[in-house]
Amino acid sequence: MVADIPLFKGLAKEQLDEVVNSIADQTFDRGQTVLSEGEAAEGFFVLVQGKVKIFKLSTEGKEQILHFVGPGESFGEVPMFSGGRFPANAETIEKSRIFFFPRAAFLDLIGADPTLAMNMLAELSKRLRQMTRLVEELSLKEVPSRLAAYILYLSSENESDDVGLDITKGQLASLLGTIPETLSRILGKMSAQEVISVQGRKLKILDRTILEDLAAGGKFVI
Amino acid sequence: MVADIPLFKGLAKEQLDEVVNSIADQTFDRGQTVLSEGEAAEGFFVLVQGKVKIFKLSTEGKEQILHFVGPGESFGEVPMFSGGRFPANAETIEKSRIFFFPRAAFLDLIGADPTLAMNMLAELSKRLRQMTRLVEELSLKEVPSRLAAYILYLSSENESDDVGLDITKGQLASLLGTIPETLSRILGKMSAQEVISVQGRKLKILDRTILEDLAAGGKFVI
DNA sequence: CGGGTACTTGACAATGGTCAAGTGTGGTGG
DNA sequence: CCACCACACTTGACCATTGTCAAGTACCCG
Repeated sequence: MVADIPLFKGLAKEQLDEVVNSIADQTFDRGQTVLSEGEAAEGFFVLVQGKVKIFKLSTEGKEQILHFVGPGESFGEVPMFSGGRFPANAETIEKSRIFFFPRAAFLDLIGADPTLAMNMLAELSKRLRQMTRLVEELSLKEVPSRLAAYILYLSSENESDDVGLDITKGQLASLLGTIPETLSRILGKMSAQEVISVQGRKLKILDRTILEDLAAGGKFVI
Repeated sequence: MVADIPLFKGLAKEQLDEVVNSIADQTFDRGQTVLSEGEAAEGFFVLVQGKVKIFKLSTEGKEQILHFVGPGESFGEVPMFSGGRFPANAETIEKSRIFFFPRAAFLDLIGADPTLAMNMLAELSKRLRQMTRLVEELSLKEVPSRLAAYILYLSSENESDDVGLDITKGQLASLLGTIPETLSRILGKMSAQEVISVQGRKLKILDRTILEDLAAGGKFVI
């Protein structure tokens, strides 16, 4: 099972054994806090099953989701290499099984095997790319653009014009850097213009051209 | 000189030699493009002297600065480990001397020496932390908050209430995710309320308490 | 001294957030 | 099995923040 985690791909058997011996297996119910911003990090986490959101909170309680973590993905690695404290919060949004990997054992391993270091570099680079895109969208695009980009992303994932949201609309709003009211209004307008159709959490793309134009920053009036 | 670059700190002499043999020394005038978003990466860069901005552009030409690069810092490493293409643009804002490090030689070295891998992990982690803070500010705070946080950061850097901007106000606006007009107005209001004084690019903190409250998301009316 | 760039200021428009009051809807306990 | 409750979502009226457009001033560099 540990061998299926991308981060540990390519590791020699004896090192996989060491990984297995180091980790602690934990189970969380939906809605539980896994780690909190500012907390000293004793290690990092790998999600085996379930779903986790990584997010920031404003002083007034508004939430910005940075990204979601799915099975096989790790989170909370940043303080292993700099700072020592978590830069954001992590909370389960489904019942989840999580492996905890203590700091010292991991740093030993990463010093010993360049494969693990390269895997980690690949993971952090991917994350940096995601964050760059998020900054771009928040700063340079309006909410309809961000929503259009997200719908197109979902559509490309399952290669279909029918896309199902696997998160609540409230969470989608938080991921897009807005609030449920605004998202609801924009979905309503897109629906009225027959760009998409909306049935609960089921969306259908009706006019891909307009979505693509919007995602690129187009000023189509919705 | 190469030994002074944080990324290469702790490397054995023979490996430093290899670094020196691999790099290409380049000089750029102010305002020149070093790399462009989407371009295939043949290697990455280390700034020796001068200053570089890393930024994204919207389709309408608005710019969001992600961060600045100072002497001794590297940039353009992300595609070494994932994707193969640069996620953003880099342009000199001063005459700069830049080392270019080709991909293959670097990957060889990083596989051979865990020190280099750890240095790179530290660098990417630091960057990820920066980006997380940028997302937080863009999404959860208003422009006066971001400006206050930036002024306090500058003040903590040189441990003084007198801070000098080392960039133009236009660039500061782009870094804060706004436009020069808005920045100008907010500086004007802060000045009128005697929170700071503004003389060209020289700022002086007059009321630190209010700045700190603003930076934390406070709703002080300016 | 001249020209371009950086910066400022004003009037206006629009995006999106706030507050308030609904309308479903699914899951749980009686 | 159904009623009810909590929660997700929607809709409306309003307003704050910030961006746009336009014009003008200051300032630095050659």
